[in-house]
Amino acid sequence: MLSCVLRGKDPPMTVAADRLTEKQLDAALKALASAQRREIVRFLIVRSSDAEKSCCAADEVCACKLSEHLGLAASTISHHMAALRDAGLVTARRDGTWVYYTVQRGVLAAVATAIEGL
Amino acid sequence: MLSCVLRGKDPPMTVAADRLTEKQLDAALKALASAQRREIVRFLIVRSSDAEKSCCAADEVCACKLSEHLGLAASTISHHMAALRDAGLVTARRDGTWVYYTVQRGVLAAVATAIEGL
DNA sequence: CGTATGATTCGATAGCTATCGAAGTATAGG
DNA sequence: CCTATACTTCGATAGCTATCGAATCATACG
Repeated sequence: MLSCVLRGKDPPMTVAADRLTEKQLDAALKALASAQRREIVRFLIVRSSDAEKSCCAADEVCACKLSEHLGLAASTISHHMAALRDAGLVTARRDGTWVYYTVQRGVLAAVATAIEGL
Repeated sequence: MLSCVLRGKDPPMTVAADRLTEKQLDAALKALASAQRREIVRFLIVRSSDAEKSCCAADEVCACKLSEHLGLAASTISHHMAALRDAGLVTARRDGTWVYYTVQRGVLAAVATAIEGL
């Protein structure tokens, strides 16, 4: 069975990627209304383009790298990632002791569309 | 001279409408990360399309209508409008004792673009 | 099994946000 | 000038958020 990382207590919003509910939009905007979390999203996007192999799979970044990059405690990163995950903006995959995150660009695009179509 | 409504203490972000600074994006996303304020923006957009004449000019809505629509105290509405105004998402115009608000669609579009281009 | 490592959860604290009612300000009009 | 109206600012309070360190959990590997 998949680790606890992958199930939120508020079930981790399976987003249809083209049309967001008000609840999903609210979660996503709250998640993005934080400079730290936007920096996380940017970092994930840049690193996934780099396909850096040293620590992570091709299109993924592990939590430890985020902690290092932002200079925040691991527990704080975990908190931010839960917010992004619950909003459907990232997905998490566990491989051994590491957890790799991937940005869901479709959801990001859906948020943009929702704002433009307010 | 224009009334105090029109000058924030954080100068009310004159937004270039095509490219947002990080500070502007932060203010805009914080402003939109509230269901009440999104409802305000939607109401302003709908009403401006309606060109309702009873209280407001063609493309504007006065604060009293917002207070009535959302069922919030006038002071709370004022607080929310300050957040939207400081983010550049709406502009305010005083006419007598009334203050009329107008959504800045270009800024809304710029926020959408910024999210998509994170 | 014991230990090491990476991530999450817990408990605490400081700071921010939403909300209200009351007081203050701006404007119109008797 | 006095009053009424619409809005803003102030002061207070309750609730939420970010952050940390400590404790716990999950996994890998001697």
